[in-house]
Amino acid sequence: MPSVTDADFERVRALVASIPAGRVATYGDIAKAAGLTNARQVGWIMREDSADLPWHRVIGASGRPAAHIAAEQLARLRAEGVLSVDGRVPLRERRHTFL
DNA sequence: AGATTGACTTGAG
DNA sequence: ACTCAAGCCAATC
Repeated sequence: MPSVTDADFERVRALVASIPAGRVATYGDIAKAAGLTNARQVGWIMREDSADLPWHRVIGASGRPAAHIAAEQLARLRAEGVLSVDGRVPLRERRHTFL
């Protein structure tokens, strides 16, 4: 039954909400933690509901946010204490694993 | 039902 | 390190 249900939706939201300030997670990690098969579904969910979530803590595997929101994310992350170098976040230090 | 699109990822050149 | 292509899966036309 690989389709995105309300449960998946909520699960992703919970995971994103659980990312502590000053940390970031990749779409792939969230997908894996949420039990989704691929990262694109996470991206899709985020696009649908980006309102009440810290979506700025979610970035691509390249350590770089999606192009449309890049400026916003970098600004917000910088405000949270994440030092973005040359428009990208040092995943090696900032990547949050969901234990 | 088939084609297109996309807040992704990985690997090759 | 950067760009390009293909793989991926679900939603939307």
